[in-house]
Amino acid sequence: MQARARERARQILEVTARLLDKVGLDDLTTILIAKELGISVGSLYHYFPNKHAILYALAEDWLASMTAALEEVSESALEECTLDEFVEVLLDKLAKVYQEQEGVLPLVQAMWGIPELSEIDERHDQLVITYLCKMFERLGFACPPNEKSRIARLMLETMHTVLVTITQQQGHRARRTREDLHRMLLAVMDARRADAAPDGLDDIEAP
Amino acid sequence: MQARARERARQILEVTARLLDKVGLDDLTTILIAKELGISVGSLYHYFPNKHAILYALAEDWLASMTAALEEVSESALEECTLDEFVEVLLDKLAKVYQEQEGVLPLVQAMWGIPELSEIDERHDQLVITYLCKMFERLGFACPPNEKSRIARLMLETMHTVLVTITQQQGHRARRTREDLHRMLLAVMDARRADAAPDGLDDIEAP
DNA sequence: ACCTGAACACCGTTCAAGT
DNA sequence: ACCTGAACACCGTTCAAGT
Repeated sequence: MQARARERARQILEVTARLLDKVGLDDLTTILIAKELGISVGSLYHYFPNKHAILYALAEDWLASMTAALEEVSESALEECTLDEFVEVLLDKLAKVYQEQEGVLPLVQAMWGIPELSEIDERHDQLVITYLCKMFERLGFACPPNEKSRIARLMLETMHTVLVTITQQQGHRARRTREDLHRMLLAVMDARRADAAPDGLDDIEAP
Repeated sequence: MQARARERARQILEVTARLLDKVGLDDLTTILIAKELGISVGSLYHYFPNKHAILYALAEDWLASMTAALEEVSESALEECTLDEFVEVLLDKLAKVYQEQEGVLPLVQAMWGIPELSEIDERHDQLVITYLCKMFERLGFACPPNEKSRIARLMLETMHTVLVTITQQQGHRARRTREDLHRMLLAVMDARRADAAPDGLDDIEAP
């Protein structure tokens, strides 16, 4: 049955996520995954064409939940929103996604290390950047499109790094780091609302 | 001769750095390194005990040049320095290190992915944090030690992420992203000089 | 249809034998 | 002292044979 097959695929992803968290990317072998599930290696390849495909599927899930969080943010009334409130909502939604993902660290590591995965990572980044740019517009940003996307990427990468850091901190420390992240993002965004930058086209410069 | 041996070791590191930049971490094999140098695999193991040791040595070089840059920063007259000037000098020195390192990206990836390397990475982070904390003091920061080191780590990680981004950007884009990084760091530091935070001990809370 | 596990290719590492 | 390359262990992947 198709239903059984999908159930097995789900089990494989679940076990892989757990093992990833437990043993790390380097020691995650197909044999280990199969053994943990009580099936043979060959059987594993019945559901996924190769090891990377399993990690690929995990990464897709993770990126999808990130997109969902952004979708939620963009549903709030940004037009009548201070930058401060915007950052608050944004960090709230994204922090939850990072907090809930099992083994974020090795997964992120896999996304950087394996070419197939960095490909979807890059595609996903583009998606997030597009989302953020649209929101910037609704927030009344006064800067050219390529500047908006540059800032979006900068914010994306900063949020990523610091949110990963936060998942490794506790209590007060975590809370303060989050406040600092808030400050950093605000500093970048504030600069772009103040300057109605008159330099829209000088990006054409370099190939 | 010892001199010959050291020369060979240097050659191996040089070739590995170039190959790392060219083919990436995944496709970097010991056979490839040996072939590129015109020696046999066995000979390679005469100079380094294993593949990780080669990457380890590369990482050490890179981290050493980072430390050297920080040493230079701490030689300037921080006591009579605005935060703005401090950030300017700091980013100037560090940006050069990132710009000059061949294959920063795969090297960083290796440092995250390989346990031995993440160990020196962590040791190095601690060193940088210590440096930064000392400088914070000279800059007149008013917050408890554990807060200083938390902020140092935050800054370290933010600088790392954004400086890597900058090495992949060009001209105006790179310059603007650097200005934004400047703003972000300033925002975090400013907050700590203003508040003479009265909450020094509440980190004891969680295990 | 789903599963098995021996077999193959490939890579890191070793070591007996060479100069 | 330094080098060689066949040999070994291990892991990802395949496939002929089973239920």
